[in-house]
Amino acid sequence: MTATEVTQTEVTQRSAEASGPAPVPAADALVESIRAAGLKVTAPRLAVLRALADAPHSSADRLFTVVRAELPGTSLQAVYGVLAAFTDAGLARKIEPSGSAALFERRVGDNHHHIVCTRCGTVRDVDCAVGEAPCLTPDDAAGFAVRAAEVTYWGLCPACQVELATTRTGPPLLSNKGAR
Amino acid sequence: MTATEVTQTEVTQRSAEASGPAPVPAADALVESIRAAGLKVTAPRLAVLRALADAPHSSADRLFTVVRAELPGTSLQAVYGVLAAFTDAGLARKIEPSGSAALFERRVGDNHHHIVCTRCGTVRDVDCAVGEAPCLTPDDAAGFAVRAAEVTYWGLCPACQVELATTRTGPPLLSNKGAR
DNA sequence: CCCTTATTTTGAGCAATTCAAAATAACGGC
DNA sequence: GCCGTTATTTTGAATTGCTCAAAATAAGGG
Repeated sequence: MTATEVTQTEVTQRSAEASGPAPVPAADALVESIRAAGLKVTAPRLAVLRALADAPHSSADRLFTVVRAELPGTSLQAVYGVLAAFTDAGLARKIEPSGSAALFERRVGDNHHHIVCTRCGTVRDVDCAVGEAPCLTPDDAAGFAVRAAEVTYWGLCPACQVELATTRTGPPLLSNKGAR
Repeated sequence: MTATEVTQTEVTQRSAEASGPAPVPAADALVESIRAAGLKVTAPRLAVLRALADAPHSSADRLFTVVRAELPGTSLQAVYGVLAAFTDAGLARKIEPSGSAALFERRVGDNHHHIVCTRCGTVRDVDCAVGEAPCLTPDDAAGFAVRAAEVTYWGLCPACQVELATTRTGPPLLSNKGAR
């Protein structure tokens, strides 16, 4: 077997043989972050983390598809398990926009928000609008001890704006977001 | 049959016989609001609307339970249907806090937000923190045309703060909301 | 009072996620 | 470098929350 292959049992050794141009970008860094989180380094975890690095805001199902291409034996439940371990360990964050499956991202530890395209479902990060944590402090919290605030913006992504302006091709793909 | 009974077929007549102390508070007002929304007035709709008036932030299932007590023949699907009609007609609003079933409320037409207790799940209304629509305007929307913003606060309700301070009775009932 | 059309009932069906037991692999120590 | 302990993954199934569709029924205008 060549140096570019990674089997289930030797995945943890890769960091020891780092030499020449890395076949997989930053593999060691990914391994390290998993280990740093106090988790065992496994092939499925590495694959999920890499997929998440490539495509933030992915659903469990999407990650499953990507991971499968590289690691055919992986089960969907494994992906769910990995994601649960990651979110527990603070390696990943789970977001749950209304009306769609949960999405995951590696960007953790800062308080950023998301904007979701009501037509195609695309998600982008949005830094907290008003400085530090503005929307985090409601005037009247009714006696609640506020721990976190979550903001979701809904709108049209640039691409969908163009498409809608151009073609008269029916209504939004995602509806039910007509909030004012 | 007495004047306090409401059958499926004569529910629409009640507004005509309003006299003396109303057995059901504001029944006529509820009927009127349904009709004003362009919907036919039916017993299930009236019951759901009343239940929603009594207990805002109720799930479909909870409403179903309440409605059933008064209208035993009602099906869960009917409740879903009523709620869909209400939200479409602008009579009700649907909110979907991460990790729980959708909740409904009658308060529509203003942009208010919600605070959810991470321990017991209680929901309270929160007026928009910064005046008109502050959190609604992200600095950088990445080219998106923002149509709406949704804010959810997470924290501990007064009761749960007390309980946690008093008894050392284990961890939160709802977890996974450890966002910072 | 009847007719048309909206609503509800009845009965399935589905997607996303979770649960549980058995098999397997990671990794610290010997 | 091999072993045992413990975490992880596989395998298989169940659950929750919600939607779909056809047939039965009721609201409200004429």
